[in-house]
Amino acid sequence: MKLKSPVGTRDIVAPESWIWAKVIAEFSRNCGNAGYDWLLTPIFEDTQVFQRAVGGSTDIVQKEMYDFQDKSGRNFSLRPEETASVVRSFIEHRPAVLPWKVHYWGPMFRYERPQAGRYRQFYQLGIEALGVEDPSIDVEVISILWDFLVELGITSMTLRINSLGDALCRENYLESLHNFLLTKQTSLCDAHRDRISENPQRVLDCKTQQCIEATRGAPEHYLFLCDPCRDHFEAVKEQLGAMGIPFVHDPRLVRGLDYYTRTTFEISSGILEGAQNALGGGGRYDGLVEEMGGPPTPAIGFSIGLERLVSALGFDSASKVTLTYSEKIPQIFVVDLAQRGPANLLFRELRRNNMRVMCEYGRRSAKAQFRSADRSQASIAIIVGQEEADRQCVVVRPLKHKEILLPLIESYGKSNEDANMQGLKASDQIPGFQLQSGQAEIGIDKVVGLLNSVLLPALPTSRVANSTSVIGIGT
RNA sequence: GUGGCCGUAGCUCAGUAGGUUAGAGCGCCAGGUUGUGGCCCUGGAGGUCGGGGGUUCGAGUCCCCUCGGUCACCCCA
Repeated sequence: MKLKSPVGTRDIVAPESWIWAKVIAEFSRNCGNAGYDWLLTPIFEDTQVFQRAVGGSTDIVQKEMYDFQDKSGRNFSLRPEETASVVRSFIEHRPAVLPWKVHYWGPMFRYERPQAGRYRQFYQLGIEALGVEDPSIDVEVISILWDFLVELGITSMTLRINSLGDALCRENYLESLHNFLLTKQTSLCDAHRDRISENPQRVLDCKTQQCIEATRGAPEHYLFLCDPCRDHFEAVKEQLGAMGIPFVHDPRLVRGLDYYTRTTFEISSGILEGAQNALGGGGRYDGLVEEMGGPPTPAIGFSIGLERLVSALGFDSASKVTLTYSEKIPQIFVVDLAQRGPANLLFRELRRNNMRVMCEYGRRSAKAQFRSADRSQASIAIIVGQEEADRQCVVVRPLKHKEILLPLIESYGKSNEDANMQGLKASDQIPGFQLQSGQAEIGIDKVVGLLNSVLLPALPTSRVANSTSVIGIGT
């Protein structure tokens, strides 16, 4: 039997993996700037954590959790989302200073049939802010999400927001909605006809023509909001507007987790192909901390689907801030025509000096090594030949930019420090140096100096990716 | 959990109405040419035709089952 990754999982391989690394680093930097510390929680938790937080009536808990027993017989689950873990962590640590603001990224697990934009192991980036009721935190959280996506260059975005009210006014609304749906029951689609008691709001989210028709006159949630909830929602909308963040109030935005209260929001992008086009979403969960055994604590957060985000970046050739995976492309390729020893030392010396180096292994022909060098897109080849090695020299040869002039060994060796201090560039005339193009032989101890002072600065800092799935030149 | 489409070399695919040792392009490896690499030329390696069963003298090609991929429903990131 062939071994394969499990259904709904996949390997993230280069160059895409480099894009992931960039996105995650950028996200972390953004969050750190806004005071959201990085939090790591276990990838599995006591099953209770999710049952209590996410809610027993949700699909996630009912049929999508990866549950297992460890050898002691305790019941655990792979996390289907992160908020529950963050709240558990908050209660466990009881931070003395509020708000407690954290960000995270990592894999989540849901047992669903995979499709475009949906996996069984998928990755989320997210933030949570606990301990603030003021609407300004809602706006902060939403704006961090919005700005991050804008910064990456995602376009065609729609931000939808809604308010679900608090425990009390929500109940009033649900009762009214439920009564309304009972009168329309026969007109609903098959899937919802018998389910209106479980979670009436879901019917509003249904995309079938039947349900859309039938719910046309449904009671508006907004009209049932109590005064504090309405004031809160109004404040959020006003502040978002003042910040120039475009949004639409979507009364039908119902998110799938039980814990949401008041503000909920979701950002989708028309760039994403397929049915799963939500890039990220979130909302308030003011009652959750208390429900899980902690002190009454208002809270809000969001999560972003990483594979959908990366996918959107790939589709969007108009990305403003583009990414590069030049991390993968070596600057230097060491061609070893000698006996490995000098090449090993040179390779180590270069990587220790923060240069990206590659080489071939085994005694391969010069032709094969140069072919590899070419394929690697390295800019410079450093050739370690036996004769040169005996004289403590190597040959430096630009592969891509042959117009770059190289100092000859004698003149370069004479005033290495001068060259460094002058910050020589290829285009500069370098008084006192004899130059040649093509290639040059220099002392092995001067390679790093030559690369730093002349060659690397003269080269482009990054390259255009040659893959159609990923884009861009670094900024 | 339900449904549609698909499953031949590393990748993209051809494979005639079922018939001798299953092909191409790209990639890979070696050699030639070359400014020690990129172009070109020559040669080479590489496939249990997803797996199992059945029909047949004979199946990659037909039938059944199964596994996997993909898209959609449900739901969500």
